[in-house]
Amino acid sequence: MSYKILLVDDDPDILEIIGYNLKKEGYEIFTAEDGFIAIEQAKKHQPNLIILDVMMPNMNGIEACTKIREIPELSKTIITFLTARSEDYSQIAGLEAGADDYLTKPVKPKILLSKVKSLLRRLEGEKEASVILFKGIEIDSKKHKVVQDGAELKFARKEFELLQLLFSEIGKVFTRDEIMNTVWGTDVFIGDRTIDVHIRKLREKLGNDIIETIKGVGYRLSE
Amino acid sequence: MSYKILLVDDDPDILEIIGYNLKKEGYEIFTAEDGFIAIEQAKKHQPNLIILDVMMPNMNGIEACTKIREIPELSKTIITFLTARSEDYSQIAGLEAGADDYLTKPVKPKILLSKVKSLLRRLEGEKEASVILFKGIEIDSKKHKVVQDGAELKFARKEFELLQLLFSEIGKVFTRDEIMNTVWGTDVFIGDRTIDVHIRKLREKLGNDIIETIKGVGYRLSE
DNA sequence: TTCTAATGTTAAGGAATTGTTAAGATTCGT
DNA sequence: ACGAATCTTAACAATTCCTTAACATTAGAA
Repeated sequence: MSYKILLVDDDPDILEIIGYNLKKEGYEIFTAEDGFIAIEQAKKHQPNLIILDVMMPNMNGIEACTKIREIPELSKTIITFLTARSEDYSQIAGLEAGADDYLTKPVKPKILLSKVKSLLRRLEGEKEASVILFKGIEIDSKKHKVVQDGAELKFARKEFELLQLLFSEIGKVFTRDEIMNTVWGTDVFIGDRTIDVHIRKLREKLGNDIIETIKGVGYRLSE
Repeated sequence: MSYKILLVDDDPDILEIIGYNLKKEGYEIFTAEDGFIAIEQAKKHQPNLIILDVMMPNMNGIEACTKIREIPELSKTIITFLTARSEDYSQIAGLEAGADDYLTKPVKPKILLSKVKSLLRRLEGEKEASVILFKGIEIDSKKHKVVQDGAELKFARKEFELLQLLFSEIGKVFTRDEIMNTVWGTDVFIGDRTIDVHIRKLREKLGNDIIETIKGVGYRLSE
């Protein structure tokens, strides 16, 4: 899939120069000449990246950025500013408005491209992120984070590993042996009740209708 | 310091007109009448800006531009083309060759001046920023600078590197091993408490609600 | 239904991990 | 080379987590 980029600048020359370079790399380009149009375009096309000039008539880049950041569907959109000078104030204000980065003019094609690529790479990372969603429970292994209905739940290490295992194949029954070998390793011997206790803690936090016991076999997520 | 500008055109009249106007503004002007001379002059004087005619005998402006772009010492030089108005193709080719902007003939002095000024002004502010902002904390890796709520905080090297790592992927859990390998390198062995001590110093400066401990796993920024 | 093996529950002690502090070692700038 | 800043370590404190044991409950076979 090709990434969508929205360019916003009141100078058509800049739109053309940057746009030309980015199109050449295979990006899908949209343009806007002021903040109002930018917001419209952003809503319409949901770009992955917005390159936003700070100084513009009507609505300046910082205001536009603030507005865009309030749009939920665009929460994953990366915004980068274009600043003419190294105006420290505008840089800081821009970052506070929710921008991810900024570029300074003049924009050299190579610098622009490497920057754009690196910013978009950030998105890819998020896409690849090992996040599993099931019954309103979101598990992010990288962040070691579990969110249920918007609230974060805390899990200790073993609990988290057990949870990960169960979520690794939703609905599959994991035997006690499998659980032991995966969570504790083959060289550790623990009593039978230890697994139960951990299962219990998971149920305590997630609710009782998530993990199902298959007596004599093991545990699974109930679909 | 006055800026150096190299004018390249095969028409001596144009060199004189443009040159006169720019000198009047205090710029230091060099001229060349074809691409070969232009490259020589560029190497010799390292101008800040080159205004390059596209249509020239011997070596045209696009070729010259490409050659100039290959010279490392001139990587910060801004190049702008001079094109007759209708040559769309040359504009595109020029951009591909690495030009930053273009002017169209006939060149009106006032337009020329404002363009030149704006191009050079941009040069002043040229720098690349890689800034991360999170919870009111702004990290500028290039400047080795951290600002929290407007106030600058000082971090020693290891502290800063550790902070950078944590901020490089907000929310991700970094294990002790990852931290060791990134901050200390794979061939250095440090005790377990060393990392704790550094984490402690970060917390001391940033507050306790920024860095979270995931016991048995590692540390992360708490979102 | 009754019985039994499997699982659920609870709290507590111990183990493992991390936090804290200060002192000694090292590095850095002048 | 000297003093100051920084880094590392060790000893100890604090905290969290894991495991276990004892007992309760349940599911399913006979």
